[in-house]
Amino acid sequence: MSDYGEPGRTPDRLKGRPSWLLGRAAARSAALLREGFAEHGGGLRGYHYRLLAALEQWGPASQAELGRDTGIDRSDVTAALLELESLGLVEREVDSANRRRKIVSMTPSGADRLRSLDAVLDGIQESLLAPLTPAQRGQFTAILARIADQPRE
Amino acid sequence: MSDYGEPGRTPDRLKGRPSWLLGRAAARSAALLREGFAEHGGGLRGYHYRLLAALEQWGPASQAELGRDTGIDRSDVTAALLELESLGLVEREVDSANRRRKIVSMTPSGADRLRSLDAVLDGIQESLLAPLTPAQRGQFTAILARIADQPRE
DNA sequence: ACTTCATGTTGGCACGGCCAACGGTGTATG
DNA sequence: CATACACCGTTGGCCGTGCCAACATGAAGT
Repeated sequence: MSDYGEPGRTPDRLKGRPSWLLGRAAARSAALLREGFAEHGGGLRGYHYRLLAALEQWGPASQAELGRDTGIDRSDVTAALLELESLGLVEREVDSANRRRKIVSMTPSGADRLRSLDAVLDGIQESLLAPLTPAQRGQFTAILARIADQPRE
Repeated sequence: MSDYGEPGRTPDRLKGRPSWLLGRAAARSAALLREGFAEHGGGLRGYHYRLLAALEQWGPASQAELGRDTGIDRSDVTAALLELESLGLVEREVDSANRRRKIVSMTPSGADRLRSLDAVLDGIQESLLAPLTPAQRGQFTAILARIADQPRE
């Protein structure tokens, strides 16, 4: 989807299916995040935000812990942390009491950046939920949570 | 997200945000689709289903039309159609009255396949909406539609 | 001691979403 | 008519997210 101008119609087979709508809505959300982070996020991505959020909330943690809390694969955690580290937003040191671990902690500069990303995120929620009444927003979030938290059967 | 066992907790910053929940829910949906299509879909992907759906509904069309109707980029349409063609699910021929176009039509075999993919898709909706009451399903779909159809400001 | 497991890292793949550029073709304008 | 413009299919590339396999290291359990 891009390039050519008008969106065109949508096949009925897709139009009514929740999975299709879900995908489209998520695509919109992802696009907003991409644009927002590109403009006001210093080139960071969703992965970075997730990691900083976990660090802010629970303090220093090992990479494996971070992965579990953010739903990011260990390998991807490594890559994203390297980037955060090179930006001075995060520091890593081997756990002296468990030398296979690396304890990651957020720098003050990282905390600042997190707060500015928060603002971007909040703006995205607004754009996303714009067409909804406050009551609908509540319903929507609640229902979404039930679907998202479903056990992976 | 994989490998390591337990999911772990989720930062509050993410937990409540619609954009986060939307992404997670969509990820679940995508995973179900991937698994379902891998098992009962003959190795086809979402793109293929979208294209077949458009062809079934409106009959033969040019690739650009298909792209507009399915929300797939021209280049990706080309690739997906090549695959569908090599599977005998679709045929292409240059429009004699407009030689820059290629008119794509679905073969009977393609129609059969579409119907079998429909079944997979229906199963996915069920898994996805399982935790919801019928009333909630309606609300959810309606709200989702409003969000998904929002104009790209 | 030996096995088993967790950790971080590397390197790879899939999928959806995009964009740029090109050659070929049609249409509209000068 | 010639020229510019817009469209079409194709190629080739990039990104972000979600995964998986394999490996070396270190720790824990037997």
